[in-house]
Amino acid sequence: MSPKISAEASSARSIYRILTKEYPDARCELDFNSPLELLIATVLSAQCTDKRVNAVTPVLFKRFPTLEMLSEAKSSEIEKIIYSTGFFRSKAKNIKELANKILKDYGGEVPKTLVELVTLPGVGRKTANVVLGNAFEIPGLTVDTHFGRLSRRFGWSKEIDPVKVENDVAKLIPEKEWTLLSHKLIWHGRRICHSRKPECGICPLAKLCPSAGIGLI
DNA sequence: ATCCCGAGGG
DNA sequence: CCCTCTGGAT
Repeated sequence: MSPKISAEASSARSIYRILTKEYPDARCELDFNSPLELLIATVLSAQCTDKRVNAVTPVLFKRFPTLEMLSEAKSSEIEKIIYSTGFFRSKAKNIKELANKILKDYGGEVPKTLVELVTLPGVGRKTANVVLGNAFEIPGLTVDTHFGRLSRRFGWSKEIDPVKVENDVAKLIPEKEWTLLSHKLIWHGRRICHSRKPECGICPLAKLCPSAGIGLI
């Protein structure tokens, strides 16, 4: 019996190979010096460019260098520092309460499991997987808007629910590639496979992509 | 106008 | 499922 792989898995391997060639440097673009810094940077990155997050995090971490200081900080002071990242009231509240919960419930250490990470305020599954993959080297698929859109365009998933997309893609790509695959999909989504007007004409995946020229999924 | 590597609440 | 939270870049 020769081992057979599905058409989707075969496509996924080919696409991953090309993305690796196109984006050899794809990586997390948030600046951080510890798991806690990455966690907070990722919370701040919602609906905000990484560049802007990187402009405020050094100020935030210099003013509040420890979990204790963050948890006792005045929300208004955090808000002023992170203002330009948007959603500043909820993000400030989340950061303060997240610091408090890590102290109370996790012994002052950022937890290393998805189940624990998502108990923190402001931390959803996507943020948790960013931390696991980039601070702890634990493979995770970070299904954001780009990841979901590209997965559907490639025919890897028909789902909208990010958890279902994650499960579909997990079957197609070896676990050890998950973190890098996430970055490469996101880079490609930002550069070429845009939401509104994907540039299929210059896309190196056009020949493999069932949505090429059709666009708009 | 529309998008930026979302999360939480109803 | 929908809505809301938000400023900045283009």
